[in-house]
Amino acid sequence: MIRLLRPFQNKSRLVLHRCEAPKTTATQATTIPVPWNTRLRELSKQGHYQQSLTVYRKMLRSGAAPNAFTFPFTLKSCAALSIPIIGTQLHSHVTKTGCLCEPFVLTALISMYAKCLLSEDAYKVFDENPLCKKLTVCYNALIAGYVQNSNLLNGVSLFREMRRMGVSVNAVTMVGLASGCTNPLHMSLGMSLHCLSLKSGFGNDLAAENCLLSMYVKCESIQLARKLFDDIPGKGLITWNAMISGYAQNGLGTHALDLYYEMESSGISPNAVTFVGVLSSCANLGARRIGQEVEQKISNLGLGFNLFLKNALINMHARCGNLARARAIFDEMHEKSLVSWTAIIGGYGMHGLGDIAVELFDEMIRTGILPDGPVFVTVLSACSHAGLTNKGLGYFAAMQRDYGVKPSIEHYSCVVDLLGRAGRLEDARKLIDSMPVEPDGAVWGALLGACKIHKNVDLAELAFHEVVKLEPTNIGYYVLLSNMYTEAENLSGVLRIRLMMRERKLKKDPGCSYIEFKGKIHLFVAGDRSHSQSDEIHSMLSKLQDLIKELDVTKKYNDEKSDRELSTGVGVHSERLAIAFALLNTEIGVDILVIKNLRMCGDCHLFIKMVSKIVDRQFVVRDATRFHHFRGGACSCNDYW
DNA sequence: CTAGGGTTAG
Repeated sequence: MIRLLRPFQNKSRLVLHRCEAPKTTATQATTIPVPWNTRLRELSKQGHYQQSLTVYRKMLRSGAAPNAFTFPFTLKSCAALSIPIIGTQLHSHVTKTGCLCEPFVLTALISMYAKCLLSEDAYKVFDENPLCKKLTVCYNALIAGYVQNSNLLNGVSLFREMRRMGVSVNAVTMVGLASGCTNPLHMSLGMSLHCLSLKSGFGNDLAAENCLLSMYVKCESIQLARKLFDDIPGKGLITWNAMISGYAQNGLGTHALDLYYEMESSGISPNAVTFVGVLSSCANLGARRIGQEVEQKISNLGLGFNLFLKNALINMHARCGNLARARAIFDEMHEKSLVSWTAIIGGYGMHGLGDIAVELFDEMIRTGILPDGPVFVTVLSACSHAGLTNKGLGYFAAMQRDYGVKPSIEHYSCVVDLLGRAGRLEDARKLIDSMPVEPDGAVWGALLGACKIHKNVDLAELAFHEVVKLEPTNIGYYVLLSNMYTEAENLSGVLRIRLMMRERKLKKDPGCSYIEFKGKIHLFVAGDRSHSQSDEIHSMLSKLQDLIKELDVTKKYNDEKSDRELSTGVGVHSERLAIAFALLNTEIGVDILVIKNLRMCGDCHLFIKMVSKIVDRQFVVRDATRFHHFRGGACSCNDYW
């Protein structure tokens, strides 16, 4: 035994950091490892990985010999901390102690290499130990390893091999593969795994069910996810969380909130993960009060320290118009991640406060945080909204040169937007021509949007031609060009677009507006009469209409058109219905109104401005791109008038 | 060996 432990004890001193002076004597060198293993298991369970490695060092120094019950825990720590250097050392300790014939040690080794992104080494362990090829757990570890290193193909071929060799497949095998189905292209594989799991009776395994549920979510097949969710008899916390965040990630905020309330009434207590999904939905919906209630609840439950939750709260407050609260949370954080910075920078960008967004970005760099792709998207968009064209171009040039972040298609579309809004349409077009990647719909769409602002019909036609090739069913582009033709009084153009839309069977995706009241989202589409207070809303609107006529001395507001819409009830703008609803129901204060799929038009802007003056009330409106503030008597936003 | 989480333009 003594002979066994000496050789690697010395080696370990070289790499396993600093060692305290050994307290043990030679006679203690034969100490049995049991108490050490118990301690290591405890630490591993509690997630104290760093400590468990320290204990392992102490164990070696004390002279206790590690055995097959030691290595799974230490290897797991290396995997969790991603320290391949110590992992490799442990591998040699395993070999020297003759533990390579233990299934648990082999799986831990394979998994350690995989989690350290060394799938080659993981495969070597598997390949060099004939025992592995007989064991389900080893196949599982290697399959999961490949999948985690985004090599789904290798995972699948190993899966085929194990079936060919007659190695039995279990629920863990299935989970390993299903967790790699991360986009719609993987859907058919995911569904055949679902079939396999039904046939093999893994249906009773909650982890397998949850994994399949999140597979459907990631494949953007939210209906199938819901169907599976409904069919799971013993839903656990993770099941609920997977479904709630599934709705949140797919932009179905109302569904997420409904399910959250259902979860609460069914007696399951939410945890931090639940609230992350709920807050993300509140952010997308602009559901300010629900968000505030959730924030209160988080602090009551003592979850306020969670970094994920703080970032979600920053995002929620910023997107619900409460930038001050978002900033306060951000400033109070003692540990800020790149995501925290991205959320707050995006918040300022959205509110048109590009100067502050840029200041924050520079401060982030000074703090020593390395920027990534998403934060550049955010800061470029902030520059674009605030008209900081040159600042934005500076960042675009610096991102690869100074930070090694390769511009992706999203960055190009931001810069096209940046140049386009500044009126530099030719530069934007040249940038598209010089892009190293094929432009996508968003890039041409950004150019098209810029053409609309600067009324350049010729270039718009070119951009439209390109964008429609790439996204033939995206209705927004047809509407955009059609509106440009209307503005330019080009009737034949309008008819041509309408014909195209009819031929392609595209129905107008109705924009909608909604407002949160008493914890519920009240949604309106144009001409909507389905709301229970519809009559009151319409009489409120005609009262407002009359008042506006008196106030609007310059006759900028098209009251004829609005009168016609009001009298027929056809086509009354959704935001007007929402505003009238707000006046009927909510107490005096700031209301946040969200407009989806639409950008606020001039008429709409003027209407809300007038109403906010008439009733001397603040409104915060968030449309497809940004915030608009209406502060009662004085309107701060002069974008249109 | 296995299941759920924050940020990303138009």
